[in-house]
Amino acid sequence: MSGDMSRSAPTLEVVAALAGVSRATASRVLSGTGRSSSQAQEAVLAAAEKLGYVPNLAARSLVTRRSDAVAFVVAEDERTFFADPFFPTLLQGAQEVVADRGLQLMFMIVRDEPSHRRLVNYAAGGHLDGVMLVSLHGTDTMPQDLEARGIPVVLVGRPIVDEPLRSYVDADNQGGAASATELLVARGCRRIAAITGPMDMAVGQDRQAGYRRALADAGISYDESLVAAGDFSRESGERAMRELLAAEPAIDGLFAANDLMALGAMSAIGESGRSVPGDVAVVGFDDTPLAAQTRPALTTVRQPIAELGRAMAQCLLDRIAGSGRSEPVIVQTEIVHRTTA
Amino acid sequence: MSGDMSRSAPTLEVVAALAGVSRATASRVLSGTGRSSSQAQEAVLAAAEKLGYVPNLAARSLVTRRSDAVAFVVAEDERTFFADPFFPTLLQGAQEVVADRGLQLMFMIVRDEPSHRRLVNYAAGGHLDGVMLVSLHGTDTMPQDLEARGIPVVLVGRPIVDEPLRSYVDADNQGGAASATELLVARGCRRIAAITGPMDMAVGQDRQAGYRRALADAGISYDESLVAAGDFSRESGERAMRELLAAEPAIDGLFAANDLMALGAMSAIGESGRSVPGDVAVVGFDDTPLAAQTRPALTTVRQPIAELGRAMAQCLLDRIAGSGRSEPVIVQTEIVHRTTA
DNA sequence: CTGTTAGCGCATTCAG
DNA sequence: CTGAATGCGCTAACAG
Repeated sequence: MSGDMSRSAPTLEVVAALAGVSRATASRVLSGTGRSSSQAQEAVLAAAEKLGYVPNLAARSLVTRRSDAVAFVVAEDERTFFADPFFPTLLQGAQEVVADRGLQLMFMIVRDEPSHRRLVNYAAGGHLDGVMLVSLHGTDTMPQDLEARGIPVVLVGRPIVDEPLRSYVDADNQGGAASATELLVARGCRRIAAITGPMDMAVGQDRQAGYRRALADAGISYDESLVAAGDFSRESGERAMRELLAAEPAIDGLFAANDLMALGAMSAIGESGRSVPGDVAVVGFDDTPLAAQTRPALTTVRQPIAELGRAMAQCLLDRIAGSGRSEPVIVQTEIVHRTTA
Repeated sequence: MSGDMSRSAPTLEVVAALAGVSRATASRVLSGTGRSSSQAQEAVLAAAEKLGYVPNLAARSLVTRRSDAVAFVVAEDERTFFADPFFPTLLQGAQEVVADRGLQLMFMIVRDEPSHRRLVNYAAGGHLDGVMLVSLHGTDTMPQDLEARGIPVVLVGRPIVDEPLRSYVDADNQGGAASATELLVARGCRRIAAITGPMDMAVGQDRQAGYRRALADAGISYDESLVAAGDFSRESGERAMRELLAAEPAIDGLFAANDLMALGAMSAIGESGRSVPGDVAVVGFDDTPLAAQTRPALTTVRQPIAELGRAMAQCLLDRIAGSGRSEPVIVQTEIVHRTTA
């Protein structure tokens, strides 16, 4: 039967009293700022330990004007977020460097307008020193709203509106997509289809651009009936492939803009009685864990997702520390050869 | 080229000045507390809008001694969390009611000792009014640590150490598992295997207990060689089934303690050349979306996951509001008949 | 209905 | 090296 502590969180005041020093000294000892005699140090530490003292972060935040917390924000509905292993890996990378600096990382999903506003207010209210923004669609103004209030924002994925001032990290999407398509060409494919990502995001546009570029380089003319739009979900890949196959039965290669859609497409290909890679060679994008697990194993374009997360966090912390605006960070991709192409 | 706002977030003071009223009045208008003349109201609102005023939450928190934020904490590593659709659905349910009350929900994953301590300090530091704790293993003392500091905690899943005071919500795991096993018996299975969840969690113990009870009720003796331990991951289900089949080839029914393991087990069954449900009937637990999507579709025990999340949040908010300690909430389960059994 | 007053708990000057 | 004093921005009494 523990007593009700809710009315009596020990303050710095009482710690100092018990240690026989002033608040100021106690504060210095506990935050490691300034210097203090080992005598005072021991006394304060002992008192804090004994009382189970925990600093009141709101009070500290009020005076330091920092919160020591940053957010990892996903502008996507839960379903999408949890269905794609891309996100957790990114989160993990970011978490690593943030925790390393002793900051709190808070994770939030903002999908609708109300939650969008809540986030901005929350951050502007002083609870967030910075924001990492993932999966931004179209012309969402969240970054601007945040930056306008002095909150540094780092995006993962090139923002679709070109503003030189915006910080972001990204993979070489166009280069990766081009490599994937070249591989298909090298394998002898002639009717190479593509399932694109959401075209309201740079990642969708860039990967399609890579596909077109590689086709052009190979002297294959671009055929619109070989391109279908997806939204990065498995289901969209399956649906798109079904349509593609119906419209153009001679398809012998496929570039899917991410692994999840590639898997969906492979289901559709199988259903149609075709084999992979015998009848249709397939290349995905991301190299999520799923790619290696599926049968047949998926040939795909690897992007170093965790590194992307680390870079994003690093970039944000730098900006919070005030080291000016950082240049975009672009990480390279590489083909991972497995069995689907 | 927007000006640098970072040094000048407008305070209540300047809003009040611009509106020609006192801080107190401005505060009342903006927080909707107390009454104020429509005249003052208009003036304050206009001023706030014009200045882009956002309250400093740290300052408010310091005086109200509340943070208006609660956490959804998962004591599990990222991989596990993101692999199981159970969690996002739960989160969604919780998010609904939390957002409805205008509170912030922060999501955190605490897997190791450091992050564990960080969370407790963060909460004790006044940044959290309450905590929802998911997937608590063994004798983790996080709930006690938190409650000892006056932070209300609600668990999902019965805590494994029996303390009458702890608040939790849970499904009728034993009843559900018993129903599943009964179904297998009714289908004519005689050698019914079980793949359990982690036995350091009540959910693991309870579902196994349900299995044993149903077996006993049917007059079938419990055979240890028909039971293998899993950890709720797909891989563990696959591995367990392989071992089970090797040790006891005559198995004709399987109860898996969750859907993910059931799917893994079905892979192993397929690999062994057996068919589902022809040779081995299978029943899972949860009814996550995966259950309906897989081929053959999985017969399983449905628990209303989103409802569980809502109940959990509701329970927490009640406790924060001080309406005493709430009774455990137990939601009922039901069999969903598909094709695997 | 409104203004005045008084802290919330802490980090940080500035003297000593 | 240490203590006393100050104020961060806000809400909650309390008077008017």
